[in-house]
Amino acid sequence: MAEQKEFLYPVKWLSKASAGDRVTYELRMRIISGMIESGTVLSENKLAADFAVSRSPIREALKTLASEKIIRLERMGATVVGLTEKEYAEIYDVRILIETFVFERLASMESTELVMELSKILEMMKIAIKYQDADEFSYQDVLFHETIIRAINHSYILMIWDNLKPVMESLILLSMRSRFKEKYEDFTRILNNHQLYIEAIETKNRDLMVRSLHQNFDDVQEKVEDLWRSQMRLLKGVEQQND
Amino acid sequence: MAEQKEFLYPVKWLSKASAGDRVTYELRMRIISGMIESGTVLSENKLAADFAVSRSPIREALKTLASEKIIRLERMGATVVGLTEKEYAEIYDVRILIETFVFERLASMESTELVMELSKILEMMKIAIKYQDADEFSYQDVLFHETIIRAINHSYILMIWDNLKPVMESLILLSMRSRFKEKYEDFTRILNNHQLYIEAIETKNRDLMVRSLHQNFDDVQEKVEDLWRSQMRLLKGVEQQND
DNA sequence: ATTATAATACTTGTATACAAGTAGACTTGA
DNA sequence: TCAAGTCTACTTGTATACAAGTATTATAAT
Repeated sequence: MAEQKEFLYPVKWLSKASAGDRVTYELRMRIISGMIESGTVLSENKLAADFAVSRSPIREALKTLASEKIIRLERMGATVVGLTEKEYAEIYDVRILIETFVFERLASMESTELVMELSKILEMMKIAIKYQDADEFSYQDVLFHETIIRAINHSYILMIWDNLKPVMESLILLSMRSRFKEKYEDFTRILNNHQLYIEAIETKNRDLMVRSLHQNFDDVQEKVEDLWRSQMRLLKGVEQQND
Repeated sequence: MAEQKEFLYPVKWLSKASAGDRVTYELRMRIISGMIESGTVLSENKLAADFAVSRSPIREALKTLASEKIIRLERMGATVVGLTEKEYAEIYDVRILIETFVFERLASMESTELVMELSKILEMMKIAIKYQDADEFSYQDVLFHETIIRAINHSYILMIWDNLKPVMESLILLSMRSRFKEKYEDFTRILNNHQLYIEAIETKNRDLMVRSLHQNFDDVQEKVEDLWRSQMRLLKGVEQQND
């Protein structure tokens, strides 16, 4: 019934992915972008038909998305929860929470190697900007934060990140794409924030850490507002996926 | 091959559960109790045979346990990670992290209803002790903390809890069972800690909150050491599940 | 004996089939 | 008109089949 549009999630990132993963990533993007409206009830069979796969990969995807709290698995159908401003704020809370924790740990650790790696990623981000590659920029941005989190080698903090990451990634992707078109000047500021981040880790200056952390997150907050606007735009222009 | 032993997870808690859930809960208990050794490679087919179900519920279970970080899904077989002292400490970290956050939120909220509910649970815990029902006591203990966390109505903090809870529950179950046999006097102290917890929430006294929080967690820490000892005991006495 | 090749016994991911259960529409009887 | 029942079209969870891929072992050639 619903005609298959081009994918929202970068297809080249899914080259080696299973059908289950492909559905997971794409479905998540469609939900977070607002292309699939909040409140929609998803049917396994219908999704299987839409994505031209069997129910097995669909079920896998739904379970994953439910654990990320963007859908709710009910006795009959999966209801799309989506992200309202409340959820944006909550994601922000959790990011602050875990990155603060990570920073505390980093303060008492050798971090030369990490700083090196982060600098490399920052260079990559600059190149991505130069070539106006929003997706690549997003990838490096997410990688930047993941690299910091992984550095403390804490499997249960990583567990939290693993659950938050996909949603974050989708948000950042959508936000960066629209910013590349409309607010290109933002990127100098984003780069500065990340540079500050690195310096904070390098000097183990806790004050700078906290400051750069919040500065970065305030920026994220802005991203989120952007996204919200572009979602609204999308919602008006895009034909519904479900009926 | 491996003969099916009695279940470690309370069977009556699984009365309405699917085969997939049953496998998930039981497998988790066997891993956390040390009955399935760390490093063991689990085979979907073998597990399916052992639990007398098909691969579908087994895959579901393995995915869940992987997201909880107690197994690692690799290209060939799932490797049991289990919980070393490092992981115990990490779980402790995350509990402190989220419960501190929750407490901060609670301080600026109406909490009469919550206090009521917690008091009820505490009464239940007392009854469970009176009738020496370790499983029931564990259930109420977990419920106590979950009730506090749910009170702030924060879906991404709840997401963290959802991921941590099953492991916590297993740990508490195992710990309480051994304590009922060996360290019965502990329970007065546990009850006192919980009472303090409630008072902290009731009076919105942040100092008391922090104190009772840590006191409670220090107790958990002790539980964990207990568990460690009983695991070691188990490991010696119990025939391996895999070969 | 050692290396290359082939056979085997696994593995994962996906499709498909089916049983059991549930919601909503459609009678039917009062 | 409404209550009770029945039918139909869904739903979920599980079993099973199969293709494609990957380790491991066996076999053959040097």
